[in-house]
Amino acid sequence: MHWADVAAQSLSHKGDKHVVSTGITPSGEFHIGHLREILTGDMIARAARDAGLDVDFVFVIDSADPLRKVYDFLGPEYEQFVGNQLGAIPAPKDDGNPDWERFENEGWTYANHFLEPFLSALHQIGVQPRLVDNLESYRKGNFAALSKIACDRADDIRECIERISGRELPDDWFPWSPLNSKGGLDKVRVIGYEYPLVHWEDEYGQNGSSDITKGEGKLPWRIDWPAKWGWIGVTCEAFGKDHGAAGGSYSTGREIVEILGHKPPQPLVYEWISLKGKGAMSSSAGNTVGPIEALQLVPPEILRLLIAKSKPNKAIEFDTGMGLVTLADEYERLSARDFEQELANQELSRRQRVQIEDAAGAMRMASTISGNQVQSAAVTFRHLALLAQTKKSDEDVWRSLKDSGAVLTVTPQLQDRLDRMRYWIQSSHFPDEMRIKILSQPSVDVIQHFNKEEEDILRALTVELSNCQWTKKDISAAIPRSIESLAVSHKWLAYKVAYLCLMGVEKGPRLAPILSEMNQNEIVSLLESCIKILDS
RNA sequence: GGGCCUGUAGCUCAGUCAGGUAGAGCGUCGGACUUUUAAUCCGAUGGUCGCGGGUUCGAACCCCGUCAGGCCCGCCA
Repeated sequence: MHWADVAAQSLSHKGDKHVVSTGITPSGEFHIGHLREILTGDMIARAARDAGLDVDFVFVIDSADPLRKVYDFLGPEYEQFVGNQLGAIPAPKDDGNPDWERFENEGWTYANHFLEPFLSALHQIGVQPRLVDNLESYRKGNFAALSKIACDRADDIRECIERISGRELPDDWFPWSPLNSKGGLDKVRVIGYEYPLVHWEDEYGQNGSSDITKGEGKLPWRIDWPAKWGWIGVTCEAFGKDHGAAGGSYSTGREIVEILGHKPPQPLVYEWISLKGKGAMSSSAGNTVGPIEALQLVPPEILRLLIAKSKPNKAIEFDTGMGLVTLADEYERLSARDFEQELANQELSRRQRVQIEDAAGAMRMASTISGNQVQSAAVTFRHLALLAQTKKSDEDVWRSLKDSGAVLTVTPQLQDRLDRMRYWIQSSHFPDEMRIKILSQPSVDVIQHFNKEEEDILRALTVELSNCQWTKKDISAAIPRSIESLAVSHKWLAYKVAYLCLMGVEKGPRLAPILSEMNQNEIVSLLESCIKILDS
């Protein structure tokens, strides 16, 4: 059974109505690591709906969290906002400085700025969560009742956090962080509490009172999270392994939520995604691939498959090079299979059955539209990469595919895939080994090892190519013609010789279309240089 | 110091919760086919399940220990 179905089955034992929640702090550029958070939740929600449960899928935007520091991509003006809430400060412009104009005129915040492109990526990927803005929720009073319990039972919560996390809280710790006189959550100390007011004094010499029912502050993270579970009614949440460790925020949260009078949600801990060869995603280290960029390379179904096929506790290495080819080709293979038919076979061992079920489940989760049969593009990534490199116009690509019978009509999906392929080829992610290159100089090492037979073929080939019309059709006829008058052992040797001389490898893509795009004189003179090497 | 996760074929992993002949895909090798020669099809190859003990008729799976890698116990998906 697919992991999402396992989670759904477990939920079904607990009731028919569920709220599956996810949450991200919009502190900077989103990356595909964040996609795992959302997609893991989305897949559980889909599986639960497929199992007949009533599911509300929620994405909490943690806009009430403070700006922790002036990140590298921010200008020095952001110093004044450190400690202030992300949903209450202006967004950075391209130069890293705050965009006051949009902030004042449209209320365009830091949180909006980073969230918007992510939401558009989610739309493409087929994820449609109900959005909950955390800062707005505080302001509307959604946290009011639970904040009161937390403040009333400050000692119980303190005991819980100290016991489970093993960390000692300062004497003036209080389960409510008030906003100071400059709108920040730091540099402030709680000096008293009388519901609904938390009294404070800050390092600027000011003091005041924060109304916990009006969002004039927030609950500290370890209480904020369980309070969200409480008022939203979360019954299931997937979260990163950082929260999942013993002593981490889930282990304190599950007890704190009971103090607040609610049940903890069913957890699912997932591993992180790293960029192949570059370690964990980190915005500050600059080694990120954003969801938008990832979508320029791969179609959304394939991105979904990446998450769906790996069990959550497996770390994923996102490889934008050859790994992408393998992944995409795997998708094509899977989409061509008939899982129902395979499962009808009674002879299957338990192990084989599990494997087929998991593959079927992964494909069910990969579709951007729940319940839709995933569609095969009928063309592998490899083949398309080849065509996209050798054909200048899209029309030529389609003609080739139609001629070969691989494709009957050009669907929007195919066009879409070709567009992404062309983008990928131009990007730095495109792997060298996929790149078609005609040598500029002959590969001396290779040519020197030619035997007599290969040498003869080379001479004949050179003559044929220099005499033929420089069109695809004539070139493709010319290559096999070069061996006609020779008693060669294998007819494919003509191609082997051509590949070795022109590309330095034994096998390659169809030569004629590539050569026809090149200059005849250059190709012929390359072959002549090869002959010179043999003559010398 | 305390804790979590991972370790199975060259690679990516399933199988561990419910112990019962060691599994897939990719790769590799071989063959077929071909003016679709990075394609396609067929076949083969491949593992002391990290290591050591224990429980059991029987252990990749349960228990104890151990090694290695990653992570958490301020913040982070």
